[in-house]
This record gives sequence, C-alpha cells and structure tokens, in this order.
Amino acid sequence: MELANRIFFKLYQCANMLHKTGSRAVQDEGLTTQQWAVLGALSRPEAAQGMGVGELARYLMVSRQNLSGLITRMTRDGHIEMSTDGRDRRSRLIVMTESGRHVWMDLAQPKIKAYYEQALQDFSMGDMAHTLHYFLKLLDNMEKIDQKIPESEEDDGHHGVPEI
Amino acid sequence: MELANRIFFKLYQCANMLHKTGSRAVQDEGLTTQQWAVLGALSRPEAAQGMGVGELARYLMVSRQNLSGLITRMTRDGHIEMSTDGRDRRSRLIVMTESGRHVWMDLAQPKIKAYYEQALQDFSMGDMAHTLHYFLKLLDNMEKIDQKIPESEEDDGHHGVPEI
DNA sequence: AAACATATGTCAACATGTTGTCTTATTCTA
DNA sequence: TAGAATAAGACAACATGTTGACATATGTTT
Repeated sequence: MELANRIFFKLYQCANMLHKTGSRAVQDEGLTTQQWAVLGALSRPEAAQGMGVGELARYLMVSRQNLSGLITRMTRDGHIEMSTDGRDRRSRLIVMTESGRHVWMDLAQPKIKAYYEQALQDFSMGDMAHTLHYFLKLLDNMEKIDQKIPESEEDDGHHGVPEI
Repeated sequence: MELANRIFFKLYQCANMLHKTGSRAVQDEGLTTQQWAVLGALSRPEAAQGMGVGELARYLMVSRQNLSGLITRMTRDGHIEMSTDGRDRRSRLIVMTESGRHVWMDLAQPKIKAYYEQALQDFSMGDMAHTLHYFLKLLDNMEKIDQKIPESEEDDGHHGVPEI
C-alpha cells in the first residue's frame, strides 16, 4: 500500500497548502479559505433564497458547531445575515448581504480566478476533468467511511429516550 | 473556471473528511491524522536517525510553531522524544520511542491499511497512479504560489537588521 | 395531546493551522 | 573576531476543525 500512503500524505499536504495559500490570496478582503467556501456556496443560484445552517454545514462537510463560529465572524464582518424561513420557523436562512455580494463578486473573484490559474498551471481541460473525477470518487468513499458508524446514527441530537 | 471552482471545493471537502475520518480511524490508539503523518515521516528509513524540527515542519508543510504543539503532545504521550544532534548542536532530533514504534507498527498500521482500502475502494492501480500524479502537480503549483512572496523571504527569523 | 423528530443555539475541551514577535544558542563567513 | 545566518523555544492572537452535552423551539405522527 505504498501508493495509498503517498496519495494520502499528498492529500494532507495539499490541504495544508490550500489553507495557507488560499487564505493568503483573499486576505486583503478579510476572508479566509473557509469563508470563501461559504460565500461560494451562498452565491450559487440554487441558494438564491439562502441556506439553512444545517444544510450549509452538510454542504461544506463541517460540523454545525464549527459553522456556527464561522457565521458569527462573517455576520460581524457584514458579509452575511440571518433571516427566518417562512415555511419552517425552526430554520434560519443564511443569506449574503449586499456588502458581502460586493466583496465576493468585485473584490474576491478576481483574486480567486488568478489563484485558480496559478494552482492549475499546466493542467489541460482533460487533466482538470480527471482530477475532479478522482476527488469525487475519493470523497464518495470517505463519506461512506464517515457514515459507517454503528452507534449514534450519524449526527447529534437526542432521538428520544435511549431505552435506559 | 467552473471546473477549477469545483476542483478546489472538492479538495476542501476532502481535507475536512480526511481530518475527520482519518482521526477516527486511529483514535483508539490516541492518535490523530496529523500525528499519524508525523509517525509516518519518522518511520521512514531515511529518518532512521531522527529529523530536525524545521526539517519535519518543511516535510509536513506546516509551520514550525504548529509542529511545536504537536511535538509537545506526542512527547507527553510517549510516542516520540528529542535528542541532540552530534554534528549540529543547534539542531534537536525528533525520534520515535520504542513505545511509539510499537503503537505505530503494531496497533495503528492495521487500522491505516484498512482505512486506505476503504478510501481507495474501486481505485485501480492506474487510478491511484493518476491520482497521485495530479496531487503532486497540484502541490507543486501551490508550493510555487507559496514561495511567490516578495517581502519577508519565505520564512521567519531576523535576517540581519532591515536597514531601518 | 403526547411523543418523537428536526433545526438551532450554546458552552466546553481539545487538536490543528496561521501569522507575528522576541530570545537564545550555535555555526558559518567575510 | 565580528557579523550574519540558522535552528529552536516561547508567547500571543486568531481562525478552523472535532466531539460531547444540554437547552429550546417548532414540526410531525400517532
């Protein structure tokens, strides 16, 4: 399994470098790699009405508690705000503010575009398609590992009294 | 750059899942994904004599300050220990302890092997080779981005008086 | 209505990651 | 030898990530 070992070590290094270089690319806008992911998620047409907290946490694949801190900081910075969902009053929708949209579209996007171009230097269209394909496959397998937990069915919350 | 966008978002998700599922795979041994990377680095024949702090930080692509905390915890847990380098007395060599080697070889390795098998489910030998190739290429580009900093040449330290 | 499920908030403890600053040893070099 | 570079340690501030536990409000089902 020497190949497997090298793959995961490189993935680990890639993760560290993405965090470092990605955050550095948008630091002038007061953003980080994670906040960039949040704004990216909220800027999708599918999320035009906003996204619930749990929904966004699942989408980004981070814990609800972790996202909570992110939301606090981004609300403080005026990038996003919460609004209540009319249909389900338990849900609170996270939406981009006008200021957030400006920061994202006008300030961050050019930096991100430049970052992508450098990070994917010498990648052909086919290379990119293959890379994405392997990422999707890897992610799929890791999600299966994640769900393969016998006790406490996948998430938190108290699903009724545990029969003592 | 829609493809680029998807690639980096998947990389971000992969990083989160590697952290989560990897740490969970070795939690019974009291390890985390990062500590697993450290032990993996130290168990290589090239590192038989140990590795310096800065050397290991560069190898793992993390900051010296971050590695410092990791070292403290792993020393506390008895997995590693520091020894002085005879050749360069500024350097301190990080080496695995007997206990650390046991935890790594006998306890963690079987779990890691199983993890690799699940995470690389349905990857052919060729798929793995390609995946590794794209990771290496991506990492190479990100390293170039990292080094492309005009001021404060790449690392910390005081390189003489900065001409006031 | 009562029980259960869902959606979120909050607090805590901990491990990782970054940057910046300052100090102390060494070693290398002009 | 003096100065510069290198290797580490230590501290701080901050952002991210995890898990666990407990509270609260609101839907849904029986």
